[in-house]
Amino acid sequence: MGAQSNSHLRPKVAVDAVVLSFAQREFQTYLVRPRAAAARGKWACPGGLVAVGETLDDAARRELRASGLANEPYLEQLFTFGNPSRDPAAHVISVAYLALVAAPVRSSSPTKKYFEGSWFRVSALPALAYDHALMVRRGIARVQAKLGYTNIACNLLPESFCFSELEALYSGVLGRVLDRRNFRRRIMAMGILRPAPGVRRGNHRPAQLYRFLKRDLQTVQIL
Amino acid sequence: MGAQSNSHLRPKVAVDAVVLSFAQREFQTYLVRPRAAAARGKWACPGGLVAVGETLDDAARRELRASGLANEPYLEQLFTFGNPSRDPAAHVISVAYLALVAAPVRSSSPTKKYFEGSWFRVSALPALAYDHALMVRRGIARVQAKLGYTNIACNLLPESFCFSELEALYSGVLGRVLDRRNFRRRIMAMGILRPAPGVRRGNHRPAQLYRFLKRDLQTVQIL
DNA sequence: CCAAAAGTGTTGGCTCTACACCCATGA
DNA sequence: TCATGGGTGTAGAGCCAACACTTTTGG
Repeated sequence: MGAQSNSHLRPKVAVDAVVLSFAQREFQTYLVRPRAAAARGKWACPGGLVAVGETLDDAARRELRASGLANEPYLEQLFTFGNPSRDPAAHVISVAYLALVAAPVRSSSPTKKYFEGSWFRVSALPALAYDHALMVRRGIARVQAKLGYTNIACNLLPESFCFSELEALYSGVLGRVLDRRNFRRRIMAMGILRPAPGVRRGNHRPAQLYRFLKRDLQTVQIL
Repeated sequence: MGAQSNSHLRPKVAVDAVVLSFAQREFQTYLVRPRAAAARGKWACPGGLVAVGETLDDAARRELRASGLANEPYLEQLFTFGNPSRDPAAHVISVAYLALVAAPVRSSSPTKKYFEGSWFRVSALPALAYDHALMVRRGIARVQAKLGYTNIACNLLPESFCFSELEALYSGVLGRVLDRRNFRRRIMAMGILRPAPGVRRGNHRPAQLYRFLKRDLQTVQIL
């Protein structure tokens, strides 16, 4: 058939997701160990080929479900990697997604597609297949930038959180300590948080919980 | 791996370029009228299918050359559009590029691929094929945002320009008048311009020319 | 009672905005 | 000489960064 005879001359399209969370003062990323030969022995971002008739977002969500990740993440398109040599086996163009989850947990089972999935500190990544190290770096850069001018932080925190948790996120990402009073005043002045019922307890004075007023992405000058 | 064996079931990949310039206090975009049946009778952003072995950037540059555009533009990836219904004829995933040129001029000849190419004010666009109206809007939004925190303006201006031209760009994009003295002081304080030889003449006092110190993209807080 | 984190105000410096007049040229 | 845009300084307001002590709980 004609379509098939020249279709090998066209690049294929995949989606890959850079899955990030923030814990222990650092970004964590979720990686999988594919059974496919091309990436054997290395770790990779969850991903796979796009099917005809499917949107890119749907493909990304489908692949994330198949990767053993627990909860529905926040998703946004990151960048499309099209270097023909990024996969030595074939020309595969990959639409990378950024996926943010509130806490680095993983669902129970490995799948048919992967040997296993696991979280890694981004400062200590294993060997990554393809150009996935590049992808992860770009994903982190995107989040760092967006923390400064959007409410994207709400996708990296549990639904309610205390002020020190929010501050730890910003302080960790910026790599410098923030003045607690100035930070609180600034965030409060923007009116993007509202107090939530309950307190966070510990060996110390209980902390008021808060949640984001709106959880959909909006631009607000934070830093 | 069903998708892999039935290769005719895979989406195709194209690149499209949102070509923007700034003139007469407004963005202008370069559009073409394709000979291809799918877009017959409408205008479109220049673009076409990606070949195996070619990078996305190369594909975009190749398509721009084929579109009758005069000079080498600044290029950056914009967004990848993958909605399966964006092209009723087939599932074509399009990697959109943003292309900026200093002045809206077009090369002489129409090509085999297009009937013609022409510049339009973005406030008065003709009917656009596919989802290209969306693309153009997103391209403009990107430039507007980046004008505020990068030196991207250097790709929308001639190599040397006088202060009022820079100011007209910002003022036009922001949709409000800027205080000339404050604007000049602010830009000068950033040290991203240097005086260029020569002056801009007119029915008035001659204006000192300037050029950007560095023309590669760098982030600087401008607004 | 001790440790550990939560919560809270003020001030000085700096930055930003608002604002008006003279200058150099071409016609 | 007139019209047109080019070029320049200052002062008041508002914002931001720096700074330390008291509170509440668990152990």
